[in-house]
Amino acid sequence: MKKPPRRPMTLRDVSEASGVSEMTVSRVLRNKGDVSPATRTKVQAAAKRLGYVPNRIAGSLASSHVNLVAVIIPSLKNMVFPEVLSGISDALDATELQPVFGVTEYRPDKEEQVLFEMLSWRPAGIIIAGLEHSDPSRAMLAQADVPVVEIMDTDGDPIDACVGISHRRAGREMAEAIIAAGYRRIGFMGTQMPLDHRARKRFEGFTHTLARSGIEIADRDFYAGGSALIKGREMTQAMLNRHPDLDFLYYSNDMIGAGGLMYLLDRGIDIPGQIGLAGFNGVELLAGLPRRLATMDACRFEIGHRAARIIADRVAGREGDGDVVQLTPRIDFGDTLIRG
Amino acid sequence: MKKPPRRPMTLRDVSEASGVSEMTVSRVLRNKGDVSPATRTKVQAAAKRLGYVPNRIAGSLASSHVNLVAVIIPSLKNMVFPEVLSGISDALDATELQPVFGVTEYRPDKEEQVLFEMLSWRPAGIIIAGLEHSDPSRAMLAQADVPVVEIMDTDGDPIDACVGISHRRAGREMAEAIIAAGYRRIGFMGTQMPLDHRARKRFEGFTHTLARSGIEIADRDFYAGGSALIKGREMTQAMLNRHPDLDFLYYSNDMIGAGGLMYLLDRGIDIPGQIGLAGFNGVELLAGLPRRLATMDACRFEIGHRAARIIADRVAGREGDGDVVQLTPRIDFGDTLIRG
DNA sequence: TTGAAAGCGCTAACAG
DNA sequence: CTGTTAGCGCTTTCAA
Repeated sequence: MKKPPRRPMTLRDVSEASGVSEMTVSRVLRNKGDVSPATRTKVQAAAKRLGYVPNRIAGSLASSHVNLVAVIIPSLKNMVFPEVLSGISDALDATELQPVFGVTEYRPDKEEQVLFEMLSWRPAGIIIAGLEHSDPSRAMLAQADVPVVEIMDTDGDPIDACVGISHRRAGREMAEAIIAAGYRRIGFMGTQMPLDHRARKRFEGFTHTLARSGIEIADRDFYAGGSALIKGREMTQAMLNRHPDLDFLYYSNDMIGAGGLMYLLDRGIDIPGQIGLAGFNGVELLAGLPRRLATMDACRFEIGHRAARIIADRVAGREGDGDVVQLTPRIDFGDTLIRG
Repeated sequence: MKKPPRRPMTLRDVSEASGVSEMTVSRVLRNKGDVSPATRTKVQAAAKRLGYVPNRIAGSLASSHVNLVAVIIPSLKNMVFPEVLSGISDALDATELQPVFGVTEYRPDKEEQVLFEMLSWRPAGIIIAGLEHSDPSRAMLAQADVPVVEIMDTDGDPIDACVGISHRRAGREMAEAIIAAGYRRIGFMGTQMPLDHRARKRFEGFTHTLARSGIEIADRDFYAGGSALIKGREMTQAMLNRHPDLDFLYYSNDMIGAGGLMYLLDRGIDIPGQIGLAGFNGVELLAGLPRRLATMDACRFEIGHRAARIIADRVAGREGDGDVVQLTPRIDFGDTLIRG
């Protein structure tokens, strides 16, 4: 079975097969301009019979229009991002646009590299996670001269458009709720990620707000790698060993929160009577645990959806609903935050 | 603040800014051909100063080389696929290649559409989930004349290369393990997805193997939508109401399995004494539950990694390790399958 | 080591 | 409604 080196098919082949000029074939295939039903049918038949697939590289070069939207996210391992991608993919489904994804692993240098790579395809728009970028990255984004939507976070200065939540405020509101519920000796657990600015902002919002009520975090701990559920268990155990008097544990994500929850339930500790708990993200996945962990939805799907819509609107020449969209997540108290 | 409609920058701008011919600028920027250190430096400085980003659309058209790898998967909502993507992304990081993702929602018509769309960018390779495709899709894949790697599943006839596991065998081995452990009255729960061929194959392998031992599934149930953990609880409860005498429950994924596990623990049922349990996928996420659910790893990351490597090898002219890679997952007995 | 010419496959713009 | 003419911005090829 030998592969005869086929010459890739071009418009010209369809043109010859159908006896219609290349230009008209092109019009039929793009549904553009007026073509008589007869020629249209002839061309479509020929294209289908040959299995012709247009070459968008040539098309985009000629028209200087590209239907790609560059999407740059830190990671695929954190469930958060696939959900954002889902929202983007969903919103773009109604358009001609197609998402292209790049992953930075939370590293600014890799972000630059991925961004450069993507810009070289001259995408019609860019969706990028976070507001913190290196100077070269910011320069590239500004130069690109296409819609740029920074997502997830609204605490900072967007280059162009922005869709997200305020993580500082998320931290603040959780702190307020915890104080209001009467807890005072509070521990914090999170991931060890100096470059996760959003987690950092939540933590800052949280501690600042506690401070204003004269409360200081009693203990904190950070982890890296491994199963979050197990880490949640282990860290919770360790922290309670150090500070048996804690009455509240705030986790920077729902998975470690769930681990902590399971540990406390195993130990027969009264939740939320003796110890209250809260996580972050509103991980739908976890509905179904013995207790519903208090949490705050990060609006992942909607963020993706709105961001994609902004791009689509701009590309279509519409002005969209505005350039900075701050979503306001609300606390889901679940069963672990209000004593009662 | 007005945006002066900037003309996009081209090689010519760098050429003029550096006083070097376009051709030589191109050579420097691609590290191709011999260029004197002096000119090289001059050109690089000019490119950097201007913030020049090459236009790969033009480049690819001229060279007919594209560094894109098309990746087509059914969904982003099922954690399985982001993990595969991670593997792909990771393997391609070492190369010039860049993944482009498309999502089919398990719909053959959408698969065709996404495939057509991607092929129109003339990717250097294609990674696509599953071995079942519509005739038009198969035709496009065959015509494309680039490496095609079908992933996840090895039960069928690959068009070209293939990396995955045998889901039929996975079902069979689980059935054998369950029988060997002495269980006899077995219930099955899964997702309602006529188009998820892999789940179907596992189910078939499972039931056929039981049948050979003279055992028939005592009950089965399928769900769609909603939180898997909750569904697992609910379906388990309902099934045990219908058949209180069941001694084993096989779940088509770990999430509903975990829901079932939690339900049984709540009810104080002896696991695996009275009832044994098993899921599928080896979801790392769940390590940390009160019991380790028996499961079977689907090798998601490795599948992505190997598939990407096959493409990379072929693109580089290397022949790679062979064209059909069948990984062999093993049962992880956890705490819920062997009575003891 | 450098440069000039000739396309890559398609579409915008303009004629007919 | 259909066809012709020029490129799009780069790289291949060949000559200097």
